[in-house]
Amino acid sequence: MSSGAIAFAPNVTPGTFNDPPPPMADEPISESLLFPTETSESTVASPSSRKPLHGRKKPENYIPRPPNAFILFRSAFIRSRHVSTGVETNHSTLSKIIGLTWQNLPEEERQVWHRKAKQAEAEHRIKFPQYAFKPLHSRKGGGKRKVREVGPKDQVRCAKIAEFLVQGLKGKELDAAIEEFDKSHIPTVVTRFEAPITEQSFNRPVSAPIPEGKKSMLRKLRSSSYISSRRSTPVGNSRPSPAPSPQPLASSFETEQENLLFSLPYIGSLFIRPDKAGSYIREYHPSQTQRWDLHFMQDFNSFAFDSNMQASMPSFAYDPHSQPTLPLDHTFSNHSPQLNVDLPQLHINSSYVGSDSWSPCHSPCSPSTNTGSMPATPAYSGSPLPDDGYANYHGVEAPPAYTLHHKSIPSNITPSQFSTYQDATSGYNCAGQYTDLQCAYSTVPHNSHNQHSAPTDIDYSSFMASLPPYTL
DNA sequence: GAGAATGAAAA
DNA sequence: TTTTCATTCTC
Repeated sequence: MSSGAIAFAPNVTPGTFNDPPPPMADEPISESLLFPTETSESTVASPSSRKPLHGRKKPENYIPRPPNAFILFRSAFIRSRHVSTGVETNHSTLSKIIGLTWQNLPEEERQVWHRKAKQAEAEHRIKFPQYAFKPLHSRKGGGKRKVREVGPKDQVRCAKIAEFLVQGLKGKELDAAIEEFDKSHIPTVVTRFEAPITEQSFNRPVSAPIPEGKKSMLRKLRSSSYISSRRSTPVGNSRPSPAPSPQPLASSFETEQENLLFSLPYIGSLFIRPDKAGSYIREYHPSQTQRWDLHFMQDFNSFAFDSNMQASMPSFAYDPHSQPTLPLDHTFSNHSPQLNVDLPQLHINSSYVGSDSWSPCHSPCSPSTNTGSMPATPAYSGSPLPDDGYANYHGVEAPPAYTLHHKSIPSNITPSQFSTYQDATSGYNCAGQYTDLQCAYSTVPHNSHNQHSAPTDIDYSSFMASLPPYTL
């Protein structure tokens, strides 16, 4: 499809091509409010209208597939130049931004594009009734599978751009907002981490003195690094270049806070917290009361909480526990006390578990690291657990499209029980599975069509098998 | 040609 | 379940 001129297929005229096809005649396509298409353009490319793409050899009368909703959205987005070249020019990065924008788009807005896609499909059927999608499943080179390795291209910045876009900022306004953001934004760096932090070493109130053991661990964490034996190259690839050699952790640990790793003003914080299974990371968003956006989640794919840990993380910017210096709204302050409590006996892994089961690991992982016996878990105290967030265990990743909502686990949930409850704050159904060693729970995605869908079971054994070794 | 995104459809 | 291919354009 041409990015500028509008071309019409021989059997489609400018006066008729945009009419809904007969079956949909009663359902005119409403226009996206956030990202309206500025020009009418057929969504169905024809052999004659297609721009000869660079380097792509296709037969003269090749019939392309009808575009799906996202592809239509992306095309319109690019055409409209919502993101100026001053903000981003790289189309891979733009795809990330548009993908994040798409995920954050209100459901009704997304439905607009799904309807457009349906219309495009109908047009396509009329135009090419003989067409059938015939993918070539035997690629040259032995059909080497393309692994979707998510290299963080400054995920935070992409997420911020997407956030601004969904807020309605585009063009010059977006330019200004991003320019302002870039002033304070510290781009992603690659930092290597120490082995998992154990619960024992961290399980104390923030106000309590730091035990010598923990001090030494913090010192160790600050000064040491791990070199992955599994990955030959650093995970990150954004500005600046990935660290070629071990680096000390960012200065956040200088604060000796027990679990803060990094935080960014107005963006959020990343915490590493001990768990019976090792450690987990959660992201904290000061600007949103109940939403726990997954802006970092794709970066988290590169996490591996075992002895071969590597990560790409935003750099430290401030310490949210130091109240006087907090450049934050009350939302964050309201949450802070929750962090200043003893870590619970039994921690919650709040990974979104997907609609079927725990997702398998995309990136290299070592399920064999957990073959030893697991330690016994202390009895569940029964008190509400203090915090929220989500985990991304090694081998268990949460889909970036979803958001967790709950504040705490209700106290009426007992171990070894699969329970459901409705979160009082969000109203969404939540599900939990509790066992003698671990607990995990999920919520239905906030953008789910069916907010009351039945929670699904968790593949406990594969989840456990994916965890790093537990050491105390 | 790869890479980025999501989603429909075939294998 | 896995793979391809729809769009776009830079590297």
